[in-house]
Amino acid sequence: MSSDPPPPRPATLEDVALVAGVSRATVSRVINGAQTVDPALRRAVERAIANTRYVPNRAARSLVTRRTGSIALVVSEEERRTVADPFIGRMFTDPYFGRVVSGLLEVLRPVGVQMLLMLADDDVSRTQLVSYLQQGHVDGVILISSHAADPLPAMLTSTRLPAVLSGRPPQPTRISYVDADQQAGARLAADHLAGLGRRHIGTVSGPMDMPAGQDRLAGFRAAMAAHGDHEVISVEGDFTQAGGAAAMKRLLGELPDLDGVFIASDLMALGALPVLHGQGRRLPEDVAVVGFDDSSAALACSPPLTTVRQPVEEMAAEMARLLLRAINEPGRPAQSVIFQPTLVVRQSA
Amino acid sequence: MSSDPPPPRPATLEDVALVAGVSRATVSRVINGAQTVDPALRRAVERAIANTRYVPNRAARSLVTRRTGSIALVVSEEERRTVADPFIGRMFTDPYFGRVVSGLLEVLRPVGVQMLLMLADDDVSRTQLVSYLQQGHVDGVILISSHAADPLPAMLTSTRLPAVLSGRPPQPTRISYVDADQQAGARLAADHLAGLGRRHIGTVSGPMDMPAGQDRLAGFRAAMAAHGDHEVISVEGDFTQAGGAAAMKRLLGELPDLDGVFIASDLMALGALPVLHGQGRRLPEDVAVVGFDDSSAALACSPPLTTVRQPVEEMAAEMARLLLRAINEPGRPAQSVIFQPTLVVRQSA
DNA sequence: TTGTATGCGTTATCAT
DNA sequence: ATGATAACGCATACAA
Repeated sequence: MSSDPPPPRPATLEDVALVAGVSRATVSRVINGAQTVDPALRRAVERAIANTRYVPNRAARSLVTRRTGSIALVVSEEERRTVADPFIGRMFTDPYFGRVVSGLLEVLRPVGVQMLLMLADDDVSRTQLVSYLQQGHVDGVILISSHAADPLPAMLTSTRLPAVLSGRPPQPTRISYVDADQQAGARLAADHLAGLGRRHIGTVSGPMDMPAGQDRLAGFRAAMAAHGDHEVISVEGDFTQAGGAAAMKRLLGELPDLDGVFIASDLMALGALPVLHGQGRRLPEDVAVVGFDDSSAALACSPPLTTVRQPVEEMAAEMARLLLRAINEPGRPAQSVIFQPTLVVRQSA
Repeated sequence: MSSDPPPPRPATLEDVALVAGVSRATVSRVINGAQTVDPALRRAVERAIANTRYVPNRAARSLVTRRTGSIALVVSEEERRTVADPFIGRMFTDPYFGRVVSGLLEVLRPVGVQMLLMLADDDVSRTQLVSYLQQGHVDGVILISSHAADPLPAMLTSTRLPAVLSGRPPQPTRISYVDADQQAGARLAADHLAGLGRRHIGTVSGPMDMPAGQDRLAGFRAAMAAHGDHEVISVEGDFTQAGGAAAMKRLLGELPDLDGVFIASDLMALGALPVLHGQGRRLPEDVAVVGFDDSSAALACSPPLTTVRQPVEEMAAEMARLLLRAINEPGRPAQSVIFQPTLVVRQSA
């Protein structure tokens, strides 16, 4: 019993059928788990499949089923290429992105659904993308959008493709989305700072044209108001590390006796903390700092950052589940789920 | 001249042919850029394509050409899921990963090649992966391996699939790879520290079972030796932030009067610097620190990290080019390219 | 230069 | 329960 050399050509359904002594159709039934197959034959077919190392040809299957067994993870962002930094995909280097991928794969992998990574960063690429998606090359779309006024969610709607958005879209759409309760998260930060007895409080907000930016600021303001007459000065940041540093400088200018600050993203905090240190402020003694996200950036801060945790991986996993469900039940209405953030207390506040 | 409503079914070659008044074959020729088409007919076909919003069906095309127009980016790493951190893909949150994706897409996107993101983190997933790849669902593979003794490169060889590795593989294979000259990079760091007049020098190395770990240490040692009788103590790290912190503690124990240190990755430096600060050492006055990578972590350090730059995006772009070439010229022998690192001087040394 | 005809590997319909 | 057979949309060898 010697193992024969592998065939140069992958085994087909036909080959398996020949070996098993049945028809193509029966082999196909076994592979697709049809219940109407004689147990004896089923075993024979399974043996033949193993012996021939058969694996279905996805292209052929996809041609007839009009399903691909794959979804697209599309990252949408404004083009910001410069001569100094000619490479694309600012989002790809954001810790957030890795957590999303991780959570997505966690549910996609067990069911054998592949993930295409696609980027849309200008009008041309957006148009191409939509046309590509429209032709059914993927069964569904997960969209991570890094900027407001992104036309992509709306464009996606016309596609009739199952889709799930990361974060509440700026304009309401019929597309499902997954988000954390941003306002509740900001309230956690406010309560913590107030509980610490801080009175001169500032905040570095996110971009005011993004829902996450708006909601975190609104939630923080409302909670602070509920705690009484704290003065709250806010300065707008852009969710980047450099932007965080710049915003903190401005904030210190406007509120020199600052003793507590809420920074609406850990990445911005990573940029802001050195500014505080540069002014000789000790953390948390002189100023207590609370971030948002609980990304790896929070641990990169010194001291380690107290922050509002978004369960990004769990959220991404839920996005994948929603998408799979939408794909398998075409009639299903859009459905969104909101996660509750938690406060992770470390040493900065 | 009113635009008619889009058909519920995507246009096929047949539809376009009908509109243009030619045969399927001619439309196919136009789409595939054949030179043997009458200019007038070509224009007619192009108009018809635009009017019908035709886009080729990839599954059908792939079925006959046996090409998919997509490649796989496979991330190979040891499984390290814990209860506390149940999610997969440590690599995905490494800044390195985002830079690779960015560089890859830079060359893949213009030629319309899609990228599948795949993960291999245990024996089962590796076997499944190879069997998947073997069936020609992708035209080629880019492999990023995060650990030594990875059986995947060898497994890939048997696949006969075009493949390109990121970094020199532990065991020599016939597969192309792209790498930076690690030893030369480490020499840059050594020369800089020596030039600064530092004499009590330590280094936090990478894992000694990874080529990058070995080469950086060897290169650093050799260059230091060339500079005379500096004592060089080395401590092994694991290329993670936490590992960098732990290693730095050990290093300080072994070499309390340390005044210069080479940390073999920026991420480790990000963990190590707070340890130094915690001991009251000023950077760069008391101790000069040089990192490796020039990743975003280098800028997250305070002070900003002087580091050896690997042009990761350019390297990834080159990987994509090599892979595309291997796909289009089947006979082509494996080819590797080595990039030269440069020193980026900031404030830590 | 253009059209006709065939086959790629699978699922689905329809007999049996 | 099983087996023929017809699509699925495309590229291509061959004929014209």
